[in-house]
Amino acid sequence: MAESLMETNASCGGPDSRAVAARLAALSHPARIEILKHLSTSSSCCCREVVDRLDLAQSTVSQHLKILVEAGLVRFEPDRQRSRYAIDHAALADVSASVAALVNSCCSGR
Amino acid sequence: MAESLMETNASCGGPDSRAVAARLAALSHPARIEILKHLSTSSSCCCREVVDRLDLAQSTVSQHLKILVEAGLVRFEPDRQRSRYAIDHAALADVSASVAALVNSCCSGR
DNA sequence: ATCGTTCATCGGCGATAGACGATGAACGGG
DNA sequence: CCCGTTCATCGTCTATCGCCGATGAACGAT
Repeated sequence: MAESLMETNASCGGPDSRAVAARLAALSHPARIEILKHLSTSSSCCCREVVDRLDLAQSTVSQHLKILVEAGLVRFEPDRQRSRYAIDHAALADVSASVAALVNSCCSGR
Repeated sequence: MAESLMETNASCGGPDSRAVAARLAALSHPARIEILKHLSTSSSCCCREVVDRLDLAQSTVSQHLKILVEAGLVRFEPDRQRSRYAIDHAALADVSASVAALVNSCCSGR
């Protein structure tokens, strides 16, 4: 499943590299990692709860949450005036697997 | 070894989140992922070889390599007029482990 | 000594990230 | 009905990213 990446991709970052990079970009911010950790502790989590924990403005936290949702790492469900955010464990596991695969290919390739 | 992260870090991203984020940031660019893949195929790799593969300017590739070196993912060794770059497999494995640990903590914490 | 090659660094430029305050919508409670 | 709470979005600002061309240093070869 990994032998189709050097046909049209020799120039500048194949689709695979691009996809992995995009998901890692969502993870590569301390606040977002902290948000994920906090989401993991409580099953239900609204925006304000995160705001209260990290000392960032509400608008900033909302943006970080949006980035995580758009990356597919966090699921969003409106609940009355609240906004419920929850970790997408499958997606997160998938990211972990992607990184592991990248590292593995770097070791096996040598 | 992981119970010391919520003492002074409740505000904005503990040292751990910061460190993980920094290393992931180095990985979160298609060109750099592609560089890592290329480094894995040949044991010795100079800057020009990478330039020749990705179609980016030499200065751009040099900057990406510098970022990878500063992140500790790639080792640098000057060799005459060349510059030898090689993957630091241990560091890369460590990043993979960090991501796995983060994902794991997000699942176990729930 | 001169030329070609390889490379890091500098300066500049456009685009994006990250943070904030302000605003308005949606909703519940008084 | 009015107020407080929660939240997403907008506009703005600054800092950084990513890219490039140009430059000069280091080195090998002629």
